[in-house]
Amino acid sequence: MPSFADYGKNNPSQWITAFEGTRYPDYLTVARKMYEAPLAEFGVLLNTATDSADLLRRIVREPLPGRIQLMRIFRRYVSQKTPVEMLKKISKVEEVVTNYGADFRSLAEVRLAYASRPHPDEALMAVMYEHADRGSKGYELTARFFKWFEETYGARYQIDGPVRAGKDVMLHERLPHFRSFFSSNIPADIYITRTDGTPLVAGFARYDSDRGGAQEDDRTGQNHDKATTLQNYAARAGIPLKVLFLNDGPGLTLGSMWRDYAALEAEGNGRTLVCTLKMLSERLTSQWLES
DNA sequence: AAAGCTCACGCACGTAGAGA
DNA sequence: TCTCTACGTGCGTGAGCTTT
Repeated sequence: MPSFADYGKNNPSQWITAFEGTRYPDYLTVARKMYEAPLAEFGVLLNTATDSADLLRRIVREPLPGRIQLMRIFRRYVSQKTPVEMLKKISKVEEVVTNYGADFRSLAEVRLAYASRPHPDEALMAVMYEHADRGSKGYELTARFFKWFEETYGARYQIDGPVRAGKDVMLHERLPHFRSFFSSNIPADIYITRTDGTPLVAGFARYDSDRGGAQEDDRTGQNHDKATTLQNYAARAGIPLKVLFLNDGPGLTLGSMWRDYAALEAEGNGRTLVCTLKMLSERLTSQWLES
């Protein structure tokens, strides 16, 4: 079977699946649907509030999910330095006012700023939309993997893990006697067993849109550690467990990523597999699963 | 039961510096 | 000058636990 390194020798981008979002300016239509109402609501609250701390208190009383968007607007108009996580905590409102209130822009200024904008404010909606699909590409990757696996091997093997959002599979809770060898906790995205429960594959999924090298450098070491630990475990416990790295996205072709993953796979001596979605049918074979 | 809240996930984007 | 490594900040969503 060709190695992951071999796939990289000739136009690696043909093995990549690129998940595209909506492009500019098309997404302005979508953004408008999402943010027009909260932006107008912000204007209403702006008129009724007595000062900018009061504005925040009023926002906090709004129901979800609109409240989150109002807070995002508040953050941009009034207080850039208040972390979103703090704004989300309703019980911490007074704390936020105490800690950050001195730097809130005054209500008069915010009103002027708000009034100076066209309504609806497409610029702000576009800025807000930039973050709307955070994380979704990673979820898309695992979702497609699970679908493929169920269709291909669903009758013969058991697969577990969060299909999109959700908790990872904690390997130390699943792998027999893992704790007697290692103290580390290893969360996995994919866990495949025979129907009798014999562990076959621990898998880790990751999608890289961009900045392959820059984002990956810290993880290369972590991936290496996970693979080594799991291979050691499998050998000691006498279990046919293997390691899968499901990686995809254009970022994979940037920098040293491909080489790093090729090296990771090579170190596994056949017991570590690095795959993109497009490689699955020829690489994630039943022969490998049972090896 | 509903609302509040925390946590896991991991993408987007910026600068600095070394080396080719 | 360009590429790559290294480091860092910003951010929203959904699951599911906790509190009311």
